[in-house]
Amino acid sequence: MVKKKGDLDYSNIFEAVEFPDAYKVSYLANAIVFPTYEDVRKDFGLVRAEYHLLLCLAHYSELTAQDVARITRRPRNSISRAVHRMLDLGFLKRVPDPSDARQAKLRITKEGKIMHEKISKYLVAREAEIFSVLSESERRQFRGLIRKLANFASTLKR
Amino acid sequence: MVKKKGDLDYSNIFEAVEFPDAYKVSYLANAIVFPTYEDVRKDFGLVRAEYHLLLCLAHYSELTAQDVARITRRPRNSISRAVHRMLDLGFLKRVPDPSDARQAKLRITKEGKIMHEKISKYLVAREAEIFSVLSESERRQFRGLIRKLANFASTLKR
DNA sequence: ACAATGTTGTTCTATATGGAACAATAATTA
DNA sequence: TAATTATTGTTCCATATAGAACAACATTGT
Repeated sequence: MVKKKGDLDYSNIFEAVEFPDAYKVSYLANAIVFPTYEDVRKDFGLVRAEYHLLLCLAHYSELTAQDVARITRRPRNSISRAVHRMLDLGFLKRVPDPSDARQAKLRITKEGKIMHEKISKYLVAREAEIFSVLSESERRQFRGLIRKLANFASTLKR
Repeated sequence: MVKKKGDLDYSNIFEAVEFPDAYKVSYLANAIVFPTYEDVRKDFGLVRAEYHLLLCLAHYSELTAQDVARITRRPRNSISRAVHRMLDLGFLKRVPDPSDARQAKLRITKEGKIMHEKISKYLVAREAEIFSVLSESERRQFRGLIRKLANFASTLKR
């Protein structure tokens, strides 16, 4: 297709917008993060909260649903729904907590681990792709800065 | 509330996860970007696509719905829906393009501009809050890096 | 000990959202 | 010129998701 006279440089807005840094974080989220959740859904059949359960329980041996909600900052009801599906799928198991009858401890199963590794591998590749535009030293810089931001975000009220 | 023995450091996962940089971008999106859209919806009554229309048309004097979809990477149908509501609300006006009967040119109205300024002010404050954890020089660094990433993301197929 | 408050996990409901298919129009190719 | 292909905006539909309310249980303060 030929470039028409009216064609726009769609990335001008990156600099024109009144909050350029936050806008670009938002843009990255829209352009990369969300489509990635979508890919995971299509390719592995898990929605966001379900994948989050897998992710959390692959790294913490035992968590309650509430723990996962806090770690990922998702609403409890989303996690609750996801727990049931993941139990059905055999990716999690759940045992009531004798010391607190309200809650139950979740653990990942063998099958869950396998699924997590598959998804993880995909996401690692995707990360590499995205960050390939940065040099090694830029990437180190970015890592330090985003760490600060994420740690700060984790302290915010919800 | 007393810290129980079982309490977890919920930010451990930031470093444990296999794709720490991408994970933190995703976390920021979940912790900040998405709640911000939610705030805009609650406080100003506009959903994401509606706000995006305002944002784009505050910075480009004339765009088609398709342009906005591309700039923001949102699906066309979401933008289409949003256009109708924004027309009803009087924030946009639309004139058919005589040179291409398929499309119509959108413009922001006076009222739209006013609304955009209100939302903008809120978002600028929010940006300042979030990035207050970075020093001036860190913020400059971050700006350069996120710019690279966003520009790269804008070249990706959709 | 008891009342008040907080927490966990759940269901119900409303809504934002994206994919698919479509009609109208334009662009491209034979 | 005719036929094929692409693009725009739209409607329809399915689904992910968040909020609110709730019951069961736990914790706190008096």
